Amino acid sequence: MGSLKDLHRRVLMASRENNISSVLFRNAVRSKLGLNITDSECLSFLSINGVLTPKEISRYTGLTTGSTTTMLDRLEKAQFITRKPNPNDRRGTLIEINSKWTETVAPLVTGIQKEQAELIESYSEEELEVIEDFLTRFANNVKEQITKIEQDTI
Amino acid sequence: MGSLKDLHRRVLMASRENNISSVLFRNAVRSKLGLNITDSECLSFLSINGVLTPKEISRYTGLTTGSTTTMLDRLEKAQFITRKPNPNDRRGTLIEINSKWTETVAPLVTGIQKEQAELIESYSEEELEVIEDFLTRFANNVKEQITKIEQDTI
DNA sequence: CTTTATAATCAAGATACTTTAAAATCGAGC
DNA sequence: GCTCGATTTTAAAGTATCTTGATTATAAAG
Repeated sequence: MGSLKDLHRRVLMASRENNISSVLFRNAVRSKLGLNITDSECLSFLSINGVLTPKEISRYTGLTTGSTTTMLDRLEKAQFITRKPNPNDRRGTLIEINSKWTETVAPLVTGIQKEQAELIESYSEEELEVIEDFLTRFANNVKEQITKIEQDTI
Repeated sequence: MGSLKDLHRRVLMASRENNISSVLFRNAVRSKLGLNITDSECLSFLSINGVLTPKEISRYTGLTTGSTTTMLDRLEKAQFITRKPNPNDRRGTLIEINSKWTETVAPLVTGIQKEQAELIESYSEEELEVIEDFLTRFANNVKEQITKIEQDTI
């Protein structure tokens, strides 16, 4: 019951629950706004990163580059994003998120932003260092595994 | 730079990076297996929960109940899932994941499972309690906000 | 300079999704 | 125990989105 193995299991479960709840949250927002799944996934990815290349977006959304172009056409037409030339690569484009998106989701996300800020403030500096260390390492492990999967000809 | 505010920001960023990397990981797996996005999202959700109702699946995937039925038809035909009658509600169905799925993804996920186990083992019991507490509260906050968004007539 | 690889786009065809409506069952109130 | 509104699942038709494959432009490598 209260064994160390059990604690290990609970940490893993809690991490998975976090991922699940983040998916459910994005769907709840999406549903309210009446957007389709991939469009809203793209926008929430952009809202975290600000600027991305179409290539990075297609990797995140899981779309082919062709579908990504079509999707970006839709989002550009709806004025949620702007295409800018990529100064580092004249083949490429940079996708910028517009303030229209921030304004659109604001009423749906201010609540959670406040809650998260309060939760974080309730921990000591030492605890937060541990938490940040864990989260960062966890994410880095996942990223390493991604490159392995993508490179390996499994 | 090393201020408390900055630490707060880093924790939040690390949490977001975790969500992003989990999406990228599922896409990398999906890509290797040649599955479509929603089918694989459904399967990975099921692989965590084991048994779910179609309603719960439609909520997670963001699909309408109609699309969910069609998707479950595909997955049943491919023998990844089994439909069973719901003993608690004779209107309903329960969706069970089959071992075929576990066997299919095994070569792609054993690596990360090992890495994650090792990472968790590298922390002390006290640290893990803090981490689990944070992850659980974080996920619960998100879930509360989801019900608010779904209920509110925003 | 030539070759090979990468980025983004476009068009045609295939696939998956939404909408709408119907059937089956459940739960509440009488 | 029955009736009625609500919930879950399914089905069919129409629409939207995705994939494939070809094209253009640029970058990187030999």
